[in-house]
Amino acid sequence: MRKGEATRGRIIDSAARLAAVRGLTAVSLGDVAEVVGLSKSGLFKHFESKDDMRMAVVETVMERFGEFVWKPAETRPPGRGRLEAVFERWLHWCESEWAESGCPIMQLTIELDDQPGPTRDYLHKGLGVFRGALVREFQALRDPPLTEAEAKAAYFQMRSFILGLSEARRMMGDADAERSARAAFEALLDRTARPADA
Amino acid sequence: MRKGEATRGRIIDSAARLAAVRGLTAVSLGDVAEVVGLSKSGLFKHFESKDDMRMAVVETVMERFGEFVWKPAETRPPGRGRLEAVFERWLHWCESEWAESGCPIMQLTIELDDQPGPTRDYLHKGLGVFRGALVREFQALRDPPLTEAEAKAAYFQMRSFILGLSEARRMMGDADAERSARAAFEALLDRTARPADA
DNA sequence: ACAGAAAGTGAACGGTCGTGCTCTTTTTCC
DNA sequence: GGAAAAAGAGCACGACCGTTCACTTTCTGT
Repeated sequence: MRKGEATRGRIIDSAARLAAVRGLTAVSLGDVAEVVGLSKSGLFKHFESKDDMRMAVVETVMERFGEFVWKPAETRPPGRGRLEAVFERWLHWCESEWAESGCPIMQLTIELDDQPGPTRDYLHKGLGVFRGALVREFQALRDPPLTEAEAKAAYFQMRSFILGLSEARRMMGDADAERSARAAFEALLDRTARPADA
Repeated sequence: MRKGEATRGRIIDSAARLAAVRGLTAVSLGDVAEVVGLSKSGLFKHFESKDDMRMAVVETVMERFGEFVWKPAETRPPGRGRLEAVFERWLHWCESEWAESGCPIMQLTIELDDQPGPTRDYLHKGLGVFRGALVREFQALRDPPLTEAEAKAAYFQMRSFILGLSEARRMMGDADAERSARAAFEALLDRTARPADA
């Protein structure tokens, strides 16, 4: 039962990389089979249907996102340093780990946001947990802690800069985008950590 | 030759709405034909191929974006009021005009950003022109005008907030997102218009 | 080492895809 | 109002889609 798991992993990995480029729906079993070096029918020893495979891709991507972006920052003490670490890893996730295709979560979000179903639900839940954790980090950033609404607004901006970076780099080819994103985030931290004013 | 143009318009419109939901690649000619009330082969009297139709969709969407978002603001005098008008129309474009599907340009951008070809080129060009216009608006916002780099950074944030709003509303179901986006944009204008500090 | 399970193949299925073809209906122009 | 052109219908095609099934090969536990 060992070999199977390894193959299953390779299938998911290939499918995820294809999905990050063309979208999950546009990935055919034939394409995946070819990339991974299997026959189409061989895939069905690892997934009971294409929907099943799609779900596995979404789950795996979300899992890896947590490992890659959140986990390394978790070791740091809460506060500005931890938020900066998350942002830095997040940039790295989008710009290096998925350099050829762009962040698959972004692709999946746009693809699934208006298509109800278990995959959308899973994505929604995962993003919600991540957002919740970051909102708490933002709250703890200031001595009289930020209200939840303030922290949510800060997360909104943080997330926006990541999205903006992807478009600027991938579609517009803007080489300065990473600098812009980093600067915008640092300025956000500055004015969020500052105690009194709006 | 009149009837044909009207039908062509209806085809493009239906195709665009379907594409905003599922993505342009995932729209089949059969689907479009059914929605518009034509036979599949009838479509070929208006487009020489599916690629041709895809291109027409992209062109039309970009054209309408200009009419809807930029044109109403153009009548205003340059300055903060015009930028606010653009932002407001942009929100309206995303949240009302394409309420059921989300902004098609966002969908197209994510779908095409790593798929070279004429459609991507067209999208790239259109977005570039729009960005250029807004960058100039930002430059004129302050009395000693902003450097181009500063203005680009400001546009980067403006665009980011629009992207962030879409994800927050459509995927996360965040009802406060529109308020967050507006507040973030106003704060951006405040600190951009202010003369001296970084 | 050998039995049984797991992993993988190849052919075939019904369905849908984009596209060409011929043919009929409708519109447009003088 | 009638001829030419445009708009559209219907059918058939080859290719590919996801899935099934019977079969062979490879691995794994004892």
